[in-house]
Amino acid sequence: MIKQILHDHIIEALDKLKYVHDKDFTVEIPNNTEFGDYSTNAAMVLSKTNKMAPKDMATALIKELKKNKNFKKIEIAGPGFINFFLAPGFYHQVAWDIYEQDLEFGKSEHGKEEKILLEFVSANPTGPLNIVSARAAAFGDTLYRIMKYVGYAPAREFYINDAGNQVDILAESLELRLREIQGEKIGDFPYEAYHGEYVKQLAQKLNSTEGVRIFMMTEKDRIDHLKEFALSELLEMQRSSLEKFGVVFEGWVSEKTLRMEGVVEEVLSYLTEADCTYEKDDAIWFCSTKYGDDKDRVLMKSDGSITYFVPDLAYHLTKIQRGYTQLIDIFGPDHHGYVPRLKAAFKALNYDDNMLEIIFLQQVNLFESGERVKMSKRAGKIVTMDDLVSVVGKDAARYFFIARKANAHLNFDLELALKRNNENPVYYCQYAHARICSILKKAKKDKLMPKAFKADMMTKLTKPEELAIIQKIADLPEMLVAIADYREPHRLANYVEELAAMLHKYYAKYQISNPKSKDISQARLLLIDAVRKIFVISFELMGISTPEKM
RNA sequence: GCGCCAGUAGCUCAGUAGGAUAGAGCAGCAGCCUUCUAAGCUGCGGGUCAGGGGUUCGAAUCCCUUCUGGCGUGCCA
Repeated sequence: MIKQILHDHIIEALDKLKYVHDKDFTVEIPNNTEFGDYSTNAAMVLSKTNKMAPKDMATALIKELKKNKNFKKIEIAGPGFINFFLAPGFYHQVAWDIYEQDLEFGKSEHGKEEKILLEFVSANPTGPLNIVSARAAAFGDTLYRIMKYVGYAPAREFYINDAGNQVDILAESLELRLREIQGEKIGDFPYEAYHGEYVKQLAQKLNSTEGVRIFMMTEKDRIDHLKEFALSELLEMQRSSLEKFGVVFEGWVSEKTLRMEGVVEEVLSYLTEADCTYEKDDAIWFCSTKYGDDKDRVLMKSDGSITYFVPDLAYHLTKIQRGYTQLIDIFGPDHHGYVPRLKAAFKALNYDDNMLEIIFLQQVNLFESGERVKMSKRAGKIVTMDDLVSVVGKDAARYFFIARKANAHLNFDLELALKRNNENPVYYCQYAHARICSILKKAKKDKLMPKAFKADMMTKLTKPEELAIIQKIADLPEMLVAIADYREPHRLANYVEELAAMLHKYYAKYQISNPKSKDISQARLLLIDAVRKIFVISFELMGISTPEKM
């Protein structure tokens, strides 16, 4: 919030001096405290258009800005930076503001209720969710929460691929396991089939309820029945895993349903009308190369069935029809070859392909005792999302997934996630919050807590650490906006870690609650209570709990 | 071959969208609990930001190029 206030002050001064400000300048917290509490590059950025030397412009700006009593000192430095040193009174006022805004602090209308659709996880309903899905879930959900907090109107959706080839294979795998249970010799289990234990368990369940009746159906009915059974079981499994992880979707969109609604034919006809389909080798192709793709793509295979692309495109078009103006897809690392054809289709159908935004999450490697845990979905050797959550807990899992930026590989150290000391950032941060709660509780017992905090109690906060903490918490609103706009939730995890470090250090250096000096204690209690609120807000945005005692 | 992503301290990673002397945690070493939670804190060492060019007041950040690693390059999804 301070950055915004300073930015406003600078704009005011620029207007008063009749300087043009056509370019964006920044207000930053310099990494070296000698350069002030905040600094701006305004004079350097705007000097050219105003035909002035940066230093002259800075000097004039400073003269104007000095009229404001929020500043203790303003300096010109280097090639034209303006460095601000803030008056303690200004910090106190800001801190009081934050305190009063309570758990609403940082909320804004920045997003102007823009409808944004976040599609993530969208795993095949052919097995339990794996850890890449878990990463996607943590990332997408956190982004959703933050976007909503800063005024966007986002929605979370899960696209169910319940109509393709993979589902056929799933049904076949299930049938084989069922025959096996009923005593048939099935020989080698096919390579392509799903080898996971869960298929056997599904077969057991089906066998116990329906047994041999399955094989009295016609083949078509049997396959359909097996598909339906497996899909509903596995979808429920996935839904429940996600819920346990704190992730709830506004929408679950079924490919099968879309197909039944005829959208596939619609899309084919749109593309044909737009004159970008042709027939070759008994298949129907989309000439995506006209719109930037590497090669043309098949829409309808020579056997008359449709490729994955067509209903998926149809699904994306329904998002637009439902009024979303920005479509964010969060994909796994193995899908980037898919994007050009989607974008090409948008262009071919005269939609702005910038509406479609793809975020790629890189792969997750699990490490145990320094060894990489190898996984193979086909062979059924996977560590599932449920496994992970039950071992390390929801909090640690979500934190570890959020704390890395999307397009970097993530090494997940299982032992580290389980550690209960300062090596483990989750505990480090949660402990900072618990520590505050504990101090507040103790203060109440010692009768040091005032009935109600008042703004003028702040004036006792004079230590540099105290002002630095205020500076840090005041930064939350701008940071959340940046996180939403740049789609980078990992920055919230970093922020919380930094704030936790400041709190722990402050605690170690100063006695916060001290019966010998009531005034200072109250000021400090007020400050840490404000910090506590920041932790509550931040953790809630990450979907991580805030224990009051640890 | 082509495309996408990555390469920052011994390890895991940040680096506020071009800013000032590149930061944290871990690991290593040395310290701190009759006092609000030691799940914490303090100090010390550690760098050719993969290499090389360029753009400008200024580059880890932008452009070109080389190298290394991951992934993709199906009428799979």
